[in-house]
Amino acid sequence: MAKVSIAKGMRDFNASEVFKRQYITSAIREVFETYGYAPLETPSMENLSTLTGKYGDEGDKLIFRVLKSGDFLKSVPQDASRDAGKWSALVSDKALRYDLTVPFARYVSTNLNEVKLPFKRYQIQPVWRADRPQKGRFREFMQCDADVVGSDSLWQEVELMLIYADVFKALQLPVRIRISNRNILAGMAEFAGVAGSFMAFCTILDKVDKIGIDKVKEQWVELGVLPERADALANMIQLSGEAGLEKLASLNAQATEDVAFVVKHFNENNANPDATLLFDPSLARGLDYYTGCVFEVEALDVSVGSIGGGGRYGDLTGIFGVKNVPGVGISFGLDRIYIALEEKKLFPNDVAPTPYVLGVNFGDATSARTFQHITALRRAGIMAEFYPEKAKMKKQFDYANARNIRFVLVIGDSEAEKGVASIKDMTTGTQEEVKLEEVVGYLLSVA
RNA sequence: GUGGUUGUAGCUCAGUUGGUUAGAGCGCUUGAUUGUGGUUCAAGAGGUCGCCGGUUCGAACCCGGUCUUCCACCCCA
Repeated sequence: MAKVSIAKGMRDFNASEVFKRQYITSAIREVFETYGYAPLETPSMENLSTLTGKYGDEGDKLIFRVLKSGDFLKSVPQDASRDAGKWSALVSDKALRYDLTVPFARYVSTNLNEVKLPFKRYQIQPVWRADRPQKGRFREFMQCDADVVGSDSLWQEVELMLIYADVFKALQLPVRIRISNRNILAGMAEFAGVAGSFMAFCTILDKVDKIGIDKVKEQWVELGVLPERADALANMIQLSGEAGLEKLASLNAQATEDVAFVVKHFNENNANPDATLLFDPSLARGLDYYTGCVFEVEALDVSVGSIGGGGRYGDLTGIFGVKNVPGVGISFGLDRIYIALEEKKLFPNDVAPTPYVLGVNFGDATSARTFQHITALRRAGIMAEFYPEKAKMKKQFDYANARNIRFVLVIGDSEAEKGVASIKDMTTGTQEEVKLEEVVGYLLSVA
């Protein structure tokens, strides 16, 4: 056993895994581009100060900080206390990106003169979190984001929901999208008498699926929710759909109308019967910066957690000194979609391209001639490979079989004398003799 | 960050209350078939039992530490 190992929570991807991942990202990229989003790439590292304070206290702890180079302890006093949080800013000034939204906000803030608003960008890059790994949770994982800034229009929300539906239609993965609005939750917190502890109120609410409504009520009361209103709140969060929106309109009429608008126009345009968009007031979402609609996507019948999420942030660039640039965005979690497709066996068989023809190598006398035919096949767009060593026929056929290569091209002395090539179809076991000058045409015709 | 779990051949896993040369299936190599794969048969290669230390006459097995995996919290994609 080797002494080296891979870093915790990090992964290698072999050929088959890469092809499957590309299958997913291609589907996402294609839909993003069809909807008019343009690509953006940002660096792996940002200034630490760009990232801290954007994801809440918990989020800050999960940011991978990068040590300063050189004598990074220089600025820490000899008798410093061992409080890492206190000194980390002195030894670290940059960090790996934690998501794609904040780097995007940084980009918009620093390039405001160059971007034309509304600005629609997509970004498919890895992000890093110093989390403890589990199934579907990695320290390095790929996010696929589409965001638009500079528009308050709810049509953007409608469009993003349709992107979800279209992507999961392409991948044939049945999903449920849940939608809510932060202001509905704010209304609930106000009704509960804990408007001052809004975030904590949401965090508790978010756990309803896991711990049940009774525990949620208990924790709410501990937080300071008026006990006589806990039951009413419990009833509220169990409402859903159109009827739920009507009943909750008193909390925040604008917010419920907004959600209704998005659902209505989504349904008018949606072409994927296996993607449903449903209002669910129990949807909270953890991130601090959402201000309007929030969404979350789950794959049906797969226990992998959410495979996507997003929401509207009224003023993300505000923290970078650029006011009044509202935005809304969604994210796809590539790694979790991968797990879902794998579990449901939804990857097509042909995601990994395999060579179509293998040229048998008989040694110097005939290999040059066979190689020329392989070259001709490649120029004609046929994936072909030449067995590099002079090896036994058995071994070469075995290789073709193991690699799922369909045709084996044999040009030995007996073929050469007749001016033909033997072409064997490995799927049927049949073999035909084809004139040398017709090899390319023959293989094109059966492709 | 808290609590637990896992690690034995390339892969999936056995391995008795600690006992001498650590096993199976699949895969791999070679041959039966010196110009033909998938089936069959035969033979063969391959392991410091995650790593470090301790207990013991003796450790894959017991104890401690460490790394990794997975799980529950926390949080999230």
